[in-house]
Amino acid sequence: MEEIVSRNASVTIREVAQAAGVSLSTVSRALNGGKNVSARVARDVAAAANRLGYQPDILARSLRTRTTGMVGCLVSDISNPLYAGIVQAAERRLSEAGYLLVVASTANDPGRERAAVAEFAGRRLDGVLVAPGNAANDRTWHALAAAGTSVVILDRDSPPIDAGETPWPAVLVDHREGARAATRYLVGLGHRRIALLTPGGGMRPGRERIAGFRDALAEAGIDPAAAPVCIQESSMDFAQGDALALLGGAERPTALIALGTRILAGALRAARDLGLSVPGDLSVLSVGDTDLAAMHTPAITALRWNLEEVGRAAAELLLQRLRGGGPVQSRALLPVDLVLRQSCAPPPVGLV
Amino acid sequence: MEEIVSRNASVTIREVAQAAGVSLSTVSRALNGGKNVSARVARDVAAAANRLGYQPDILARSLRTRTTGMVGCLVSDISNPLYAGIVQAAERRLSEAGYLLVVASTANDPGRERAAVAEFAGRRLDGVLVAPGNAANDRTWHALAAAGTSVVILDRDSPPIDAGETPWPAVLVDHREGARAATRYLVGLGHRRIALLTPGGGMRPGRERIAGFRDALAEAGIDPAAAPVCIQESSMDFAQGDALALLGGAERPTALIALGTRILAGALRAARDLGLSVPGDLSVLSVGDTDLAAMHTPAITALRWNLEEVGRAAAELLLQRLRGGGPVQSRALLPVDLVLRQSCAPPPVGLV
DNA sequence: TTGAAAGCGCTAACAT
DNA sequence: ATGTTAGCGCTTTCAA
Repeated sequence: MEEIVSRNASVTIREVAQAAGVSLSTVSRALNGGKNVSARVARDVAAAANRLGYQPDILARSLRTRTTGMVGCLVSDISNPLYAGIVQAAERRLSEAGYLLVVASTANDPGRERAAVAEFAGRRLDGVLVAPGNAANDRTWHALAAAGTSVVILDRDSPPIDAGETPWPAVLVDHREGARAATRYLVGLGHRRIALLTPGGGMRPGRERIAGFRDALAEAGIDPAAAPVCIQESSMDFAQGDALALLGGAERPTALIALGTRILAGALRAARDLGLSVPGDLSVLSVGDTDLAAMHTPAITALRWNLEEVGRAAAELLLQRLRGGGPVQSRALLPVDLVLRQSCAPPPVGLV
Repeated sequence: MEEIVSRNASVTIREVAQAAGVSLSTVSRALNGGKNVSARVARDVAAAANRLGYQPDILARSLRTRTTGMVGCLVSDISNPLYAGIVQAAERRLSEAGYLLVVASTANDPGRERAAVAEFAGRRLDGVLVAPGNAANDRTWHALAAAGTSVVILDRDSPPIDAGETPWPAVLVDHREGARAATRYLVGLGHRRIALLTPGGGMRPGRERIAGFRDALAEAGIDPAAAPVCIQESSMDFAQGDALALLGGAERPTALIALGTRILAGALRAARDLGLSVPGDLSVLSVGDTDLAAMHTPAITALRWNLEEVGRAAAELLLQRLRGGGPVQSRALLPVDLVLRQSCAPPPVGLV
């Protein structure tokens, strides 16, 4: 085995050609595919390239091929653990395949979202993993379509498409079924006044969760009015205030489903401030299994889905597209599990 | 025939030149710097470019200029909230400055770390934000040095440098002072048997924290043997087992400093399993202020530093380098705050 | 199977 | 102030 002396980025393909005593284009062929190259030449070229520590210039190649080997990831907030886990897994899979992952965190700002798409397009990224953060994301979808890159949607509703067009592949999490299972579980414990605290129901995943929640209520013949859906910003303080109002009322819910860490935190604080014990006075269920849910006392029963799988599946779907050929899968639906812990119990007697 | 108004990436500078009735190079000059271009020509060119929806081809430009407008970020785990917050802030600042952020998450694998550096170098990223995850990172430093890009270190010890070389800029968090303050606080409450649970002390930040811990003990004249430092992997199960052993012993510590969410979680679980009340029987202090620390009952007193500031400062340091000229700051030291909550109290009588 | 030549779209040195 | 020209390093026809 030949020892690579030192990776020298400034060695050009021309120098390798000279060293191997063949033409520049032969080196290119030998090093890529290797099609239409005699075995001996292939070996000589490889040896020369190795000896000189040749590294192809990716910029020059990109200029020629119009592909960059880079993939963008557009999310509203990478520091949100729910996204961070996805990005992490996607990066891992993509880097295995030789792609670089570029991230853009847009803080739900539609302007920044479109700017990021434009930036991605201008840089000719080969593909994009995208989870628009704002409900009014039509313009983001348009920008994406105009960019003409391969797109994989991360747990968002797909945009309407024109006739004849194929929809973008998407990795979806079955939040509806998850919310249904969670609600059924609470109903099964005897709860009839269940509240859902969600940061917004305009789009997936919020909309799906609300639908699943209502599915389960309808199944149980429960009056939706007895089961309020509180839609609010995801700020903890706001959640806490809202939860206080909700739990302080006369006909307070006996169970509460909280979406996300911030809202869960706010709700738990509110319960504590009101002197409500969990699960004695109030059952609490978290949508999203975070450290807080797992480690709280009592440990919080939670809906969990596999973030790593979301990221990996998204990367896989995109890679299928990028490599072209072969059967193209266009949709992955991942399950949600209900992790039973100690935060849910039958409602207090007299309040049923 | 009327020209296309929408952004058309395939419009070349040559076509703009034709439309504006000037030469190709004049367009280049007019659109960049604008130096040595008459006002009228500048206006005409801008108008033509605008009308045609000209977008410069960044790939071609990169090939020429050997700069890419991209910055890499190398960390062991983006899904770790402590890194995610930094990445988020860095991305924000860098994207403002027109740079794209490429991430590589290397899971503490030295091989992947070097592969990522090689990849960054091969792609000619203009700079790198780096926090090597393994203690044996000499080869990572070498690879980085060989790559020849601008480097900013994220809260890690700087590598030794050859005489005459200028060290890489670094953003450091003052963990030593933080740990010292935390330990002093516990000592002040009357604790003398204080344990430090850390995921590793071979490098920054662990080493600094241990140093600060010992500083404070020495100040107080406490026998270090009474204050064990447990070094372990950051797995929760392991932390829990270790914490169980530690807390189950005869001379158990009356206070415990836990580094990171996983270890905090393990420690809290262990305390619960042993029937130790916090803070009645055991004071607990968290290094790193997470949702879990803030929302646990009782809320956990914690050391906190500003992740956003770390990311922003790192981006700023790098941008200074990339833009060149001007005074170059080479080091930022950010403070650590002690957030007082309810998890620390004087030790139980009889155990002091 | 191999080589010569033509660019990809841009910037920058040089000439005017 | 503007135009001409020569590449950046590579892939890819097209000939041989």
